[in-house]
This record gives sequence, C-alpha cells and structure tokens, in this order.
Amino acid sequence: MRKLHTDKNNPNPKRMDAALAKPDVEDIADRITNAVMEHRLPPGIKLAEERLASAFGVSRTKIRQALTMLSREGLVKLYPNRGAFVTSPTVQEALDLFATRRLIEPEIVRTAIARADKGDLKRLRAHLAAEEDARKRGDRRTIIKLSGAFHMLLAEAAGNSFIEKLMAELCPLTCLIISLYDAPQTPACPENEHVQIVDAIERKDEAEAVRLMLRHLDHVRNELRLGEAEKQDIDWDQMFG
Amino acid sequence: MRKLHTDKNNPNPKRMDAALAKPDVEDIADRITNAVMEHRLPPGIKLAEERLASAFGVSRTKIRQALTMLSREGLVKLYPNRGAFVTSPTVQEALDLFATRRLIEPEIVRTAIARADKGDLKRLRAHLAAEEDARKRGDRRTIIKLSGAFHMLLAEAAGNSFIEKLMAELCPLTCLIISLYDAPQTPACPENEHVQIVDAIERKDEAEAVRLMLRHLDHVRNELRLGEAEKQDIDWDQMFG
DNA sequence: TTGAACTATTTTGTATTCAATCGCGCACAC
DNA sequence: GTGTGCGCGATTGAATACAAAATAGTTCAA
Repeated sequence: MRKLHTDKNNPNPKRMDAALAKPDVEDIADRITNAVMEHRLPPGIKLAEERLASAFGVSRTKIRQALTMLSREGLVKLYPNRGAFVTSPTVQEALDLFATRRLIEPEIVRTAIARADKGDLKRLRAHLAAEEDARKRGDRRTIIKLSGAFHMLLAEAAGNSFIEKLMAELCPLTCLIISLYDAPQTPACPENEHVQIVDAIERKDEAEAVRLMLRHLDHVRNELRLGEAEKQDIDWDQMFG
Repeated sequence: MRKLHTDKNNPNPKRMDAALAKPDVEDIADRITNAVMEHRLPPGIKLAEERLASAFGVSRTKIRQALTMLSREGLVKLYPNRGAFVTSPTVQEALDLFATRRLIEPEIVRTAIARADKGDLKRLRAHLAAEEDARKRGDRRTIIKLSGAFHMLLAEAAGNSFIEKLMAELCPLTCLIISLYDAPQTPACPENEHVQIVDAIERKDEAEAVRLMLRHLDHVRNELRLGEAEKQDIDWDQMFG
C-alpha cells in the first residue's frame, strides 16, 4: 500500500533492511506498525523521538513525520509537549472497531468473490500455507502478524482503495486490542476459519462466505474480555470536567 | 473531529482567525481542507511549501507536517522531490468512493436512528435551516460546504469513531470529485433530500431513511459525468511503460 | 526552427540549533 | 509523614541553515 512512488532507480533494488541505506519516512512508519502488530510495542508505551531517531539512524525530523502519519492513522496518540504514545484503545473503541469490521468485511468478501482472479486466489492459498506453517512451529508472533495480513490480502483482492486503506488501519488496531484485552493465552485466530472462508470464496458461495466471515469476527471478539472497566483507565475528564 | 487537545487555557478563546496567533498544524490542515471543500483549491494544483508558509505565517516545518497529514488522509498527494498536489481522483476512485459511501452511510443512518438524542436532532434541524438559507441566497460555495457538513453531522450522531473518521476523509474527496466531474452548473445537492432523510430519522423509519440515503447518494453520483476518460488525465505510465 | 546541453534558480529534503515546556527530584514547611 | 514549591534536566516544538534535486531559462549547434 505504501511505496507509491519508488522510482528512485536504485542501483541496488534489494530490501536494504535496517540502517544500510537511510530509511524514508514510510519505511519508518511501516516498521513501527509492524512492531505494534507483532506485540513488540505494547499499547500505551511512549515513543520518544530521540530514542527512535538513534534507533533508525536518522534525525528527529523524519521520526516526527512518521509519528504524525501514524497518529493520523490512529495507531499512536500525540499529546502536545508530552510526546507520542502507542494508542491504548478503550473498550468503546474496541466495540466500534468490530462493528466497523462487521460492516465492511462482508462487503470485501462479496466483492472479492466477484472480482478475484487466479492470481488473488493463488496468493490467498500461499498465505494460508504460511499460516499453517507458523501454527505448526508455534511461532505466535508470526501467527498474529499473518492473521492480520490475511484480512489485508482479502481487502486487496476486493480492489476498493478506500476500504483497503481503512482495513490497513483497522488491522494494527485489532492487534492492539487483542494485546490489551485478550485472555492470557488464547490462540490468535481460531484454527482454520481462514481456510474455510477462502474455500467459500473460491466456489463463489457468497452467502456462506459472508456467514463464515461474520462468525470469524465474532469468534475473535468473543475471545476478548471486553466486559467493561477491565483494563481500561478511567476517564477523569468526563467524570468531572 | 480535530482539536482533541486544546487545553491551552487560552486567555482569548476566540477564533483568532488568520495569522493573529500562530496556527497549529491541525489548524493549517483544517484550513487547507476547507479551501478544497469550497472549491477554492482545485484538484491537481500544486501546494508549494514556501508559499503556504508565508501565507500562514509559519515556517515550512509546520506546513510539511500538515501536508503529510493531509496526504495520509488522501486529500493531497506527495511526489518525492517534486512537492505536494491536491489529489485529482480518477474515475475509478470516484466509483470506489461512492461504493464505500453506499456501504457505510446506510449503517450511519441505522445507528443514528438508534442512538441519536434530542441534541443531535436539534443540531441536524439547525443545519438544515442553514442549508436552506444558503440556497436562498444562492451562495454556492457555502452550499457545497454545508452539503458535506450534513453527512458529517449524521456520522457524528451515529457515534462510531472509525466510521466518523472515514466520512471525514470521504467528504472532502467527494467535493474534489464533484469539482472534477460535475456537469457545468448543476446544483450541489438535490434540493431537499437532506430534509427528507432527517424526517425519516426523526420518526425512526429505518427502511425509508436508508432508502432515501441511497437514493440521495445515487442522485449525487448521477449528476457526474463519470463516463470514462472525461476530464481524467491519461495514465501515460500504464499506456506505455 | 527544433533540439540538446548546460547553467542558474527555485523548491524540496534533512539536519541542526535554539527556545519552550514538562516532569522529576529535592528541599522545606506544616 | 504528607504536601507544596522551586529548580534542574530531559524532551518536545519550531525555525533556520544547508544539501540535494528538479525545473526553468539560455545558449549553441544542427
């Protein structure tokens, strides 16, 4: 989704991971997003500019830009004169998020059935294999990341840029919510529901695919303990002010 | 939606328009967004940093931050080493946008019916009056802006922060699309459809409210000339490269 | 007259610098 | 021991300065 304009004619088009070449602002934002999705940056943690700047090997200027981008996406919150923090979604935001996903993901499934070509199906199947593999290895961190990536892949197959962009924001936030409200050690995504969804899409069974998607989302949500005032901090402003 | 953290304890809480006090980054982004919504900044126009900096009376630093925010929202496009330009949506993007609005606005209407309180209804009525007034005065610029604001007001009444944020992005883009593809001088929003929608919401007639909203969106879209290759610029890259 | 190459100017990208603000810790009073 | 006030250190906010890139303009040659 990012990397819209990479016509740098780079003589070494390889990934150039880490600080080999100076990462651009998008790279920085992506890597922070990844760290959040892999639960390596917990909700609420402070993202000090200087610390990030030295970690990425750039000046604070670029870090600030990346942070403003991420704040617009809702992944971090900026408090004036105090700094940037990874968002810590409230219970209400968690409920809103699932309500939104319940609204748009059925549409994604419907459109994917109508528009997905061989290539899309192939990518989805390859992804499912990767998920299966990570599950076998018990690589929880990868499982979490891939679970989100699956829904992104579907969104891409549906081909609506606005919905795709929205899902790109909701996926990392879902990871945050899971990290906040998940019961200690439940599996990231119920076993093989992703497989069933792809099966239904491939045989163009719209009603069944939508049903499975909704059930899947409900399963994920029901794993959480959103029963009020759990971990969420009290809103003193609203209580008094 | 913006202005989340304005506890500046400002001794003069008035609007402070223009360059009286230094505008913060959000103000700058808001004012650029407004200019786009009022068709004062046409699609495709270049937003030179220095020019904006002097116009707002701040350094380029703040302008750059505002521009990166707006680019994340999709209102401007950034081309490396070339600058920022107001987005010029393609026909495909216009279709995607209306498809997305057709998906989420019925849900907004449904939720608004379920959750809207007296205050929401009052605000909506007041807004309709303002629209009527602008229409009477023939103030086209205000009409356009208020037409978008109406849908934002509904989204706020529905109370889902994610959907609200999405609408906050789609509204300015809709203005851009209208400005690009509108037939010369059609009215901004068909007469009193907004009034009918609010009526249906007030009497909690869900089916009718949704029907009216969809019809309304279709009317707006059908005013446009999206019949391929109209004003949209040719994609030379794809044509050859 | 067209086209190419070079130079100059403008504009963007990035780092650095300096000012403003916040939070923490210590001291002191109650 | 609890609470308040002050000051220092650390961090963010914003402008400036400098480097890199692109555009525009000009000259010269075919």
